[in-house]
Amino acid sequence: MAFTLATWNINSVRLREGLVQRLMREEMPDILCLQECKSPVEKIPVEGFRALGYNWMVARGQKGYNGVAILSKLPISEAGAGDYAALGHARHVAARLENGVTIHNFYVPAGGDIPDREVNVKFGQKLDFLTHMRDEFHDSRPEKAILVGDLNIAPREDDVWNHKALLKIVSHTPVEVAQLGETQEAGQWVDVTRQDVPEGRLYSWWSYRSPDWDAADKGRRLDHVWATPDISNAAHGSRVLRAARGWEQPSDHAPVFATFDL
Amino acid sequence: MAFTLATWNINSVRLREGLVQRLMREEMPDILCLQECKSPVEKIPVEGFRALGYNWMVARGQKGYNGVAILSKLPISEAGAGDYAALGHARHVAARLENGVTIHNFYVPAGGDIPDREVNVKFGQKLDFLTHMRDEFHDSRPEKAILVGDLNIAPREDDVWNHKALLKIVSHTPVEVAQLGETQEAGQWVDVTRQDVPEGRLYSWWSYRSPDWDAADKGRRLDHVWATPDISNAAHGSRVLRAARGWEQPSDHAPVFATFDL
DNA sequence: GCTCTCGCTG
DNA sequence: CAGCGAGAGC
Repeated sequence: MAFTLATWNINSVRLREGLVQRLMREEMPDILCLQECKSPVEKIPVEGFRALGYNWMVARGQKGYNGVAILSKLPISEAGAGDYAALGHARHVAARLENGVTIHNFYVPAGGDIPDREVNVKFGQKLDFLTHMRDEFHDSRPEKAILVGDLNIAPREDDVWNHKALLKIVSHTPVEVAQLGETQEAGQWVDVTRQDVPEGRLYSWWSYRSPDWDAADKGRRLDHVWATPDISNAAHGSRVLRAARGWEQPSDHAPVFATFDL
Repeated sequence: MAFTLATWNINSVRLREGLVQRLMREEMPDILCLQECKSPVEKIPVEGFRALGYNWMVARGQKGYNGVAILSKLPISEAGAGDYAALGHARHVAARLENGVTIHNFYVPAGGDIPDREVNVKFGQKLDFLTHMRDEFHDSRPEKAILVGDLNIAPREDDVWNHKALLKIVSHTPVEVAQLGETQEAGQWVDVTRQDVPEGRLYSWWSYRSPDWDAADKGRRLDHVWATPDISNAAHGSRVLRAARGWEQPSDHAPVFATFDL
């Protein structure tokens, strides 16, 4: 059994219903994990997704912020949702496939502008969120699991357009990178994207504020696909659909793909 | 010399730049008077209008509210702008054609919900605005002049879908109708639209709130073309471009046309 | 219902 | 630069 999975910060699923459908039609991932749906669950436009064969959805929603959803052509069942860092935000949901694989879909807080928890509560919440994730993985020792989402951290030097310039920019500070590393270690998560694309610059996000995003290419790899060691070797075909960043009225994130042969 | 003139409450000239261009392309009025541009003058997208032959504009603008503009294929010059009822709003602008005809473009205040100046200041402002207009016309005795705009009053029984039901609704109350009548009399203004279409229901506005506006047809004639007696007999061909109310993402008003043979 | 402003978030 | 919410205005 093989399936392809995509993760995409959609920045409003209602505004970009058409783009989600385009991705479904053109790329046909078996499972599509969305973040920043910015919608209550009942207002997610599932009709059109159903019509394209995505008959299953598990989601957590919120009025104007956050929101995560897992849309699937394969049968999935609810596998819980955590309130990480007790923020009361819709930033995590999990689903289980019939083969027993669990999929975690995360939207880690962005963390504000100043990388100092003393003066910027949001930065503290981001770190706390990651700590909470770490502790949970340490306790539960996940197996046959995939973790995807907008983790809002670009850990490697070649995950950003300019390593030195971004060392003090939230998403690439050493504190965050270390914290993400601990979280990854606690669950023994394998970075599937970098397993497949071990070398070279790779980004999944380009700011709306950069006018010529494609030429300037000031990107960051904020969106990730991880897997537990028992299934990580089944992963292949990782890629970023950079073209989606250039679609009409796009999200500032591009979808990240991986395929699993299980 | 003959020219066709249109008046249209556009409800944001920037959002509906495309619709204005469509009207210009398909109907080619020589002069197009807009209301509710909701834009500072410098942010009105004149480029595209120029490209379609509308090389002249006189306008008064404001940030998010009101705003009036006269776009013209014929040379026009500024002919002043009044601050009626001293509201500090951009609700009037005038232009002069080379043949000496003056065009007044008005956007009369809507007047709020309750038709009682004691409890609703906006209603008082609407009446004051009309009084100010009346007094000015009385003093200046306009000649060779055309007055158009969204006057926010439907004076006749057949200017509304249900006369009795609307007697207590702002835009059709006897107080407003009388006030508009006085204003019209003071300038000896001839209602050119009703000179051409003396009988039958005629509307230029349909609420956004009415879902099936076309079938329900709960309209009102709020937009007017008036002329002074010295040129009113040159007017003909009055019509409402009802179809524009059905265009993609429309204004709630339809353009009103008249042609003058001078 | 649909527009705008403004403040918040990313 | 782009999304949402709230509130005003029509």
